[in-house]
Amino acid sequence: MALAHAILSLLSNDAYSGYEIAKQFQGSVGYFWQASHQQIYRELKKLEEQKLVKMEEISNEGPLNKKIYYITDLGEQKLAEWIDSETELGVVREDLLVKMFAGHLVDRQVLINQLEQQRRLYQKKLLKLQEKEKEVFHAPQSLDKEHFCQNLTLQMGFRYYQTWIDWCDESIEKLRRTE
Amino acid sequence: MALAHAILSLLSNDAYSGYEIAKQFQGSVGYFWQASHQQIYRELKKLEEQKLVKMEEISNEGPLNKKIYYITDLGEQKLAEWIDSETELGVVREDLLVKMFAGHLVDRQVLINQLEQQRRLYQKKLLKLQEKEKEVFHAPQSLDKEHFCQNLTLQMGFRYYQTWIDWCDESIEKLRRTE
DNA sequence: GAGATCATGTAACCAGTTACATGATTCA
DNA sequence: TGAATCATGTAACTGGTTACATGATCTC
Repeated sequence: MALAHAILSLLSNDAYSGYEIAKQFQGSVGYFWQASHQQIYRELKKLEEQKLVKMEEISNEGPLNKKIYYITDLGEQKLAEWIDSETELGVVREDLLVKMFAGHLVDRQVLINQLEQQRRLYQKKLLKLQEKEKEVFHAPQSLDKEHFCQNLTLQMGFRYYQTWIDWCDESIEKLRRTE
Repeated sequence: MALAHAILSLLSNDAYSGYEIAKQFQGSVGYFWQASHQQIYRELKKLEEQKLVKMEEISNEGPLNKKIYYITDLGEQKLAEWIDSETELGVVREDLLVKMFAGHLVDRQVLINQLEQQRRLYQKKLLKLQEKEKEVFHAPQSLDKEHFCQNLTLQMGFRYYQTWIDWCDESIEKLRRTE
């Protein structure tokens, strides 16, 4: 159910193929939603049956025949209704924090290594998001309502990654100080 | 697999019943792991079969017969090995950001209402976590290695909730300014 | 006495992951 | 020519959610 809304949200901004949707969930919008291509192809089929999206097959433009999905009026309507409904808090499952919670079982250095590694990953994600921002938001259409809303979510992405980086730095320092 | 480690991490700090584990996942440690009691009872059975935890039934202390679970040496060993293994980035699925991403479909006021509601929820969570901190960390044992590690995760909890609150405030203000 | 909380579970279903499969195109 | 990327899918399995079930104790 929730994946359906996430796909419709992407399609409310632009038409995409399943493959492109999958790439976005693994990439730029990955800080608020993730899904594999298998999940997406399965869900797109359902959405088409419910007439919330419509599909158009293109054989000449890309390397292989590509199926482009568009949101329908019904899809937009259902999505708008959902936006105005009560929102559940996001589910979080963070292996790194589980590890820290049981950190007394291992050497401090093991924890420091984990934190440094994770910090590097988040730093990389942050840089990618900053590139994305330049790419999308230094275009002249930056004042569109669509871009305004997308920009709100991007800002949360920056904050999210930066929070992790800051916490990693603080924790590494604390662990070093107690050595 | 990951739930197993999350349960073992809790049990590495203290012995708990399934019910108590469930309450922690819905409450204080909920900012890094969530799980329902149905999942937990199911997983505890598996962990017992694998000899990673052992169970002790208590009939007199509580209101009903209670099954307390303890981590075994084997459990601690497996957990320590896992802590030193490569860590996956956490999976995030945030309905609120999905909604904002498609925010151009609705009135600004709908978005503001959503942000205000969510802000309230995170504020409540933050307050609960601050109570938890007082309760646990103003005790004299605060310098234990266990409490040191638990405190690291708590700090991330504060940062996490505060990040959401700040972002909600910023976004509400931006939406009001463009009205 | 009613409703909340404590306490443990089963069953069915749905969402998400892993493994497997295919084939074209692009680039070094 | 071999590896990476584009592009779409099926099948089996595992993890997570929802619905249902039971019964004691505690608090107003």
